[in-house]
Amino acid sequence: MKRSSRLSIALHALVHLHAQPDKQLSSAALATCLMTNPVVVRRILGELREADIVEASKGPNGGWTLSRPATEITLRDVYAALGERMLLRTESDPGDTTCAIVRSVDRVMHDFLNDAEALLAARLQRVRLSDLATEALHAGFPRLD
Amino acid sequence: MKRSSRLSIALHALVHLHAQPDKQLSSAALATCLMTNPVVVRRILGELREADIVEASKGPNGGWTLSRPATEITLRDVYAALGERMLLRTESDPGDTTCAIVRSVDRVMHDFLNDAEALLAARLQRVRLSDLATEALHAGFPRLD
DNA sequence: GTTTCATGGAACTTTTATTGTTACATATAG
DNA sequence: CTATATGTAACAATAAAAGTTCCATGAAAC
Repeated sequence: MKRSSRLSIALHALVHLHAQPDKQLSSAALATCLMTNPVVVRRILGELREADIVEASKGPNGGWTLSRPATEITLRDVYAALGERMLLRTESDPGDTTCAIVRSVDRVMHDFLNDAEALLAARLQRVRLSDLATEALHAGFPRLD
Repeated sequence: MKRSSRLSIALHALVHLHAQPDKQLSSAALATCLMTNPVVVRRILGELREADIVEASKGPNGGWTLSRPATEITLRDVYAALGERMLLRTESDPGDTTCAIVRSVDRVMHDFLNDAEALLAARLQRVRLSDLATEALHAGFPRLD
């Protein structure tokens, strides 16, 4: 494993798509840039497609494009589309029924995490893909051919 | 793996210690209740010991006790003592220098996560071990012999 | 229509992190 | 001295995530 995560791969790919709105970037091209495998790219972007964030077209010169303007894509959208949790869950063994404390600890932690999750989602919603792209472009990024 | 986590094991153990302040509970006794291994208990409580949350004594009738009142132990203390992250990190391969976008994405995410981490810590600080124990005891928990 | 190049998706392997286990040294009460 | 506890290191097992291979399918170019 390269210590990447699906979210960072997704965001990286989306910035590339936004930077080259006229092109359809193939999974293979993206994979080269993201230093990963084309199938991994397809898996991740496939989930974003179901959330109407990207579109794919087959055949020669086919590939991926954004299906909405980058100003209308928030990090929360991407996060939700991936079905990921940013918070580590701390649940116990479901088969652990010996001790009632377990359930209490789990419940308190569960409530806390739900709260926290909502908090994070609200913050993620404030960041748009276009913001991220501006950041990236400002730092001077190398165009893809 | 049983899908437990160090934090939930730690909290579970601490509630037990709080519930029986007169006893020194051994790693083996706790392990039975937590459905895990004595060495795992020692590893986790060992980290809490370094943060002055628990104390251990050796020899017959030795074991673990809280080193402070449960009202003075917050979940943040426990969380910090374990050196855990509640947030999933989304960093990329450190060797990935091909594309400058990676660094930008990483930086934005890193800033965001630091913010979020502080937010969570503040919330964790508001929950005391005694609160958790009250919850657990209210649900009716089985005493250990 | 056929060729080419792309996605779609299943099945499998590899890698990484975490947890569990064994073994043994050390300390302490009785 | 002995029994019982922690402390720690080294190793094994397990589960999650990512990477890989393979082939079916669809769409564009010729």
